[in-house]
Amino acid sequence: MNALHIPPAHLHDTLGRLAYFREWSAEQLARVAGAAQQIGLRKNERLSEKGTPLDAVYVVISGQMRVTIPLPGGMERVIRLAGQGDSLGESCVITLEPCPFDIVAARKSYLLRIDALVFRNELRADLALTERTLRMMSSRLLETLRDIEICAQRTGVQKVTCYLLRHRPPTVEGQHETQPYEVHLPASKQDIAAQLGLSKETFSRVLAFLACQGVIHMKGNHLRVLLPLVPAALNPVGCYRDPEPCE
Amino acid sequence: MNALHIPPAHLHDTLGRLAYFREWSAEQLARVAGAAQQIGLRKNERLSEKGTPLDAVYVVISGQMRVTIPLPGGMERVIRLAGQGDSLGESCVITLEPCPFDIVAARKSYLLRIDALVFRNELRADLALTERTLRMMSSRLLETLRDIEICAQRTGVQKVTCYLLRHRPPTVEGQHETQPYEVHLPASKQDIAAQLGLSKETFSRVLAFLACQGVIHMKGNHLRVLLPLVPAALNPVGCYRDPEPCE
DNA sequence: CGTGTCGTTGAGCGCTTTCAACCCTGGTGG
DNA sequence: CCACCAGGGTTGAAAGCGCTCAACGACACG
Repeated sequence: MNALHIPPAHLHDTLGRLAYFREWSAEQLARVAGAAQQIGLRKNERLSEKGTPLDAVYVVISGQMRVTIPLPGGMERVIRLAGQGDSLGESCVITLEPCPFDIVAARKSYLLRIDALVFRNELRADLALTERTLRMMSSRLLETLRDIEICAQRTGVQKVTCYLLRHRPPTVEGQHETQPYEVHLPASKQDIAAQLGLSKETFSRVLAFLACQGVIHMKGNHLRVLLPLVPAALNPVGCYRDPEPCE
Repeated sequence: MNALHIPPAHLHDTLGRLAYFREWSAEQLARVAGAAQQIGLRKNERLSEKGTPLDAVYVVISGQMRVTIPLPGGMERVIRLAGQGDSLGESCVITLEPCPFDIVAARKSYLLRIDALVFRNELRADLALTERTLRMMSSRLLETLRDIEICAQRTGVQKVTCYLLRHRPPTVEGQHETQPYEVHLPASKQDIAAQLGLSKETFSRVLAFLACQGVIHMKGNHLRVLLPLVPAALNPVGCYRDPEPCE
């Protein structure tokens, strides 16, 4: 867990291109770039463990981080998948509470580590930055609530359709909701399943069932939603256990 | 849904006693007290519906509000129970997104309604207030993640023990974790069950099972945890279906 | 070409849900 | 004072659904 891979001279530019640092002033960016560390993680390498306090905020430069809650039996529930430009750990740094989740690299990743003190100093000095962070935390909270909506669904088919519905592109004016659309799964099916609160087997079966029904078309991690998804209509009582041999 | 019940002269004092307004200055309090409305809700009366934007922040003066996500089949999942001094709706007001949940009175309740514009003005004018709100949203996010931890547990027994563990008072120095403690259920068992993602029947059965095992003692909504809860050890394979006749 | 990971498919078990009836309490009105 | 009713909570029986374990297939990588 280390290795600088961006020369300090380029770091400032690299940060400037990350979504997280939009709206940051040049001086703020320079201060952070100077004080921050780069961290490299191999796949499945752990950044933080549940129960320990977090003394830094992290921003994903490349790769993907998996935020999970450990469950009895070595299982885990994915609560967030953070990709390029996403940040991690503000909530713990701000409240000073120990973090209630694990953070693990979902694949080889590079992160920027911003020390908690540096982060808090920047916030204290700049109302606009505090406001921006407040908006970010609010929208992360809403995002989390929408995730709960998915997990709260009773059956696997409902969870998956709910998930697919959330990935529908915003409907343009005058365009019907019956429009097909593409969804690119942002992580391994295993991780997505763990995010929906399903075993990878069940997730696989549900996708197969939906494909079999002609509702979606699947090719690897890329799938296409063909019909309007109506969660209620799809589950007319135990049907996907023995799908027709898939016409 | 209306009725003033506190005379304007006393309103300022009433607000000052609510946890939400700690750290607010006298002037801020006066401005809000002047601009805010009081709202009375009967039990099960709805304040807001999923999908509609929220144009105000609400603070619970008395009673209890239930924040829920509607599920297919008329069911709902409780994501928060807000009591006296708790606030509702900041996240939507701050992000301008439509709220992803319903808000319904769990019992007869009185709320303070702070218009979104007024709220945002106070925030914009005061860095300290923005910081405080940021801390509040961060800690609500962490709280929500801890709720997810509960719901992510596999079995009902695990969910309930996880829930009870979260209500253990902070362990004092030098005090063992084996100490019994009291838990007062903050809402109807029905609502708690819906928060844990269980049917009220299963919740009832799990509590009966734990009582039967001598792990807890239950009297109405007041219960006492007698033994240290070890989620792993409690569920040694299907045992609570046919509890011994309850020695 | 071996190896490991990811994903799929199959079979059986166990838990939760659902529907039902019942108990108990508190509130209401005669 | 009591009958009545509504709501919350408990208990019982049946069934559905996801999980687990296992084996297999596909694919990338060394």
